[in-house]
Amino acid sequence: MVPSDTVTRILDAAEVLFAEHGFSETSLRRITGRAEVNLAAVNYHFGSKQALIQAVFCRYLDPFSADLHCRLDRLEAEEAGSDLERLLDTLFASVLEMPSNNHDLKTFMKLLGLAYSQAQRHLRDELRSRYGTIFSRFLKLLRQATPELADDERFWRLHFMLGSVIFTLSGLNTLRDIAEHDYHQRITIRELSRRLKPVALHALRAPVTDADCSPGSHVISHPRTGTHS
Amino acid sequence: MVPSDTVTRILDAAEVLFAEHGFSETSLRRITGRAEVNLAAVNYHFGSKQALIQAVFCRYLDPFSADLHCRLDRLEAEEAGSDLERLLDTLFASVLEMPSNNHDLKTFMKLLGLAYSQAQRHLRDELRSRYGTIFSRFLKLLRQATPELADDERFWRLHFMLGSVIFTLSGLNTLRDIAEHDYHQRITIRELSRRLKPVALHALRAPVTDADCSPGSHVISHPRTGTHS
Amino acid sequence: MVPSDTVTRILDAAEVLFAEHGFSETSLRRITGRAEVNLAAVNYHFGSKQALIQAVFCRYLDPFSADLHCRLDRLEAEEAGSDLERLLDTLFASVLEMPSNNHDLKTFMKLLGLAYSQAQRHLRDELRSRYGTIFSRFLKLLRQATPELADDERFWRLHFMLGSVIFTLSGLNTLRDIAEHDYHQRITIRELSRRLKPVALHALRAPVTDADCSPGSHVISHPRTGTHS
Amino acid sequence: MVPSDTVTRILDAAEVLFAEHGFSETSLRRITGRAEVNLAAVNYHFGSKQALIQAVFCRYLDPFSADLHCRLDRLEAEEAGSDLERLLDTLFASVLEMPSNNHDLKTFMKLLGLAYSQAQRHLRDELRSRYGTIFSRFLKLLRQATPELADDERFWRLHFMLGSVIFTLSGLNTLRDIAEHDYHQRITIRELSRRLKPVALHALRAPVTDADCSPGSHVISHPRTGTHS
DNA sequence: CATGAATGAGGCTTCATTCAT
DNA sequence: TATGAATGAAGCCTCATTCAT
Repeated sequence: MVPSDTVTRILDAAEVLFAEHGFSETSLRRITGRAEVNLAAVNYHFGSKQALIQAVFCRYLDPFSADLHCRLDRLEAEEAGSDLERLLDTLFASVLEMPSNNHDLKTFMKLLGLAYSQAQRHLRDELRSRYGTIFSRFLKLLRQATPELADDERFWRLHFMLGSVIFTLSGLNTLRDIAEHDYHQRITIRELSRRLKPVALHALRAPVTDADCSPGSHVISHPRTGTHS
Repeated sequence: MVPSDTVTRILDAAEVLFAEHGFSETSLRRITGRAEVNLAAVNYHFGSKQALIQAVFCRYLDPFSADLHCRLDRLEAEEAGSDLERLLDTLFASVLEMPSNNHDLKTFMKLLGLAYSQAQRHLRDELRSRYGTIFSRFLKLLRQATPELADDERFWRLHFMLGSVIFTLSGLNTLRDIAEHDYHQRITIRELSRRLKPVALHALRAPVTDADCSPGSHVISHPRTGTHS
Repeated sequence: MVPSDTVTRILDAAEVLFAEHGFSETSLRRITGRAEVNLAAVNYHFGSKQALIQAVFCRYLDPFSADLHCRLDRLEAEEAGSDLERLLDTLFASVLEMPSNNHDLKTFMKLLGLAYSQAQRHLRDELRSRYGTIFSRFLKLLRQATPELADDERFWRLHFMLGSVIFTLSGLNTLRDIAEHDYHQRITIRELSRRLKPVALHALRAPVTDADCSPGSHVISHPRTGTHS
Repeated sequence: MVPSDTVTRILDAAEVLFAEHGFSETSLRRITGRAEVNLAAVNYHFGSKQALIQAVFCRYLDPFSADLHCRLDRLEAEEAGSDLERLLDTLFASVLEMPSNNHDLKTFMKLLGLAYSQAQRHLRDELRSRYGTIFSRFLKLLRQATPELADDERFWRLHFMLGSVIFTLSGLNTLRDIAEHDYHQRITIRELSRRLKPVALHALRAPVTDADCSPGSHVISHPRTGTHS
């Protein structure tokens, strides 16, 4: 049951190389070379390259999914599931404090970005079927926390937010370089999540514009913000 | 000066196939096959696959860049450059009403998503050097429109927003399918932009949290958190 | 350690085809076709075409180098190292009686000619670094055998001689045809080496002209020359 | 009749590039690029790449052939045709003092080396048929100058000598680098020909060994040398 | 007379995968 | 269980050449 050393070495190498160069751009040769295992080992242990890709994700997401379930259990036990801010905090905490801390969060976020943008339908399908449960659970709590939003509006806003996270974190290296160059400031993922939280919070709470949004409708204020400051 | 028929056919085919399958996953053979031109034509007209990729982007972004410049000129002529909502409206309008409407916006957004997530450093470098001017101009106006934000904070928020746009639009097909299935509602890009606007507006205007906000922090008050620490 | 059958077949085919058509003019397709192995086998076993070229040379020169070392050992044991004629005899014998007599000397000489004339810098560098030792050893003995020559003079004469050998042997087919046609005489390599020896011997021992010897110079006396000066 | 500028430019570029990289390794694209003429110009003016190669040789060898004929005329007029040293001097002078001195001798010697070693049968055939006359004439004079040699022996010795010249000059850059590194001496072609002459002279005059030349037959001296020292 | 466009053939290399050992 | 050898497919690119203009 314990994954052999070979399997682990392959997964470690693949994780880094996939994140760095993309799936198609990373050959099995390179992976096995870095892992210092036989070229045929990937097909032997995983069956195919696609299966390896999925295994890389599962190794990360399985514990994450379990961890997030735990935290949501606790949140519900405290009957705080409908507090939007606590819900977001819980999510952020689970992402940031993943137990498998020998793995790089940035690396995995890059992989997640690739999974969405690259033509890896097989991967998205797998992820959806395997982690649909936890996603649905989170979405349900989010609905309780934002009862003022129509379901479809919430759906889109959640994905806006998801886009912010994945895009920013998956391109972190590039963006960090720019930021460092322009603002002389090296940012960590923790700091980034600190910056992201209020943005996500207010984005989700923004009032809905019921009609078109042609210029002139800029009377929108954001009442709830006042309570925080 | 006028691009030959062959050149146009190649660009058209490449645009669609790249968006659909990614850059590495799309072979020149397939592109030239779809374009019904000779395999060597790509190398003849563009020099390499990388140059073709860049050309696909430039064909779209050059007119866009020009159009946005025009609109920003008008905006400044009206002395409305520092109105955040008008500024966003201008950007949205430029994106949505691109003259070359024979090109699919969704397709291009997918390409943009790929450009950021895939390992195409050459492409990002090219885009940055070629469209840095218009980006800087927009950023300068955005600074006037959001004077309360520190430069670095604005930088990151802009990219949060960018992530929302690119992620949502580049995965539009998938997301639209889900939304249609769950909420029985077929969304258009126009509607999506209507939904996005208030979110972007409030995201940019969200108050800055001055200290760290890791779980347990006190800035944002949520009483029960105390029990965790 | 033992070269697989596939490796040997590739080397055999490459040796002949390279000698016959040159390096650039011989495609891997043709080599693998003649060797009746898979096209990818060359890259699998050798890594690249260049590496294959070098391997062809090494397969021949490694045993040759070892053999010549042996013979020079024996020569020095007999304290005959400084006898020019014995030294040349030793070299000739080593070249002519190479153990791997399943390989064609003529073929290899052609390859050697190509190595020098074609633009294969990588090959020359490799040969120099790999066989510099045996070359230096021979040169050292040659210095003892021709103490009357300045080092640089000896260097050039050695290469004159080398040119004679390589040029003649590498073009042997053509020249032999002409000779056969004109002088009705089919020559073997052994006979050729018999003809070459006195020429090499006297070329090396030729007196040095101390000044320039542009037309009309007087250093080398041959009666009729006097009528010119 | 006067070759157009385009033709000259192509020949100039081809001459240098062929010498530097070989025939197969030099593409028409590169030639026309360097010559700054249209890619199709080569096929337009010369018909094919092979024809261009031949044209490069003819542009050099035609005047050389004419010049050598002249010099041999004068030599015969002086009834000095059978003087070996004067014959060699004449040849050397013709080679060294070619009228078309805007062309590099070294460059051309490299080309000649390539012509012999590379698989350019078409070229060798062309050269033989076009310059066979002057070669025969020289050979006839050489026979008069070395009456003691059997025809076949002379034939081979002439080619030994030719090998020395072509090999040394065609690989001049490489050899010069070595010589410069080892003996701190930068040699010119003129100096090289000074070194070559006595070697050629004595090589041609070396006594014939009538039988085998196994070790032990080293009683051979070279009587004429004695008269020099 | 000269050229830009286009082409079919073929170049070397790399890929993921399979299989006998 | 694990691997070295081998393979068919396909990758991108460059070639010399042709042809309509």
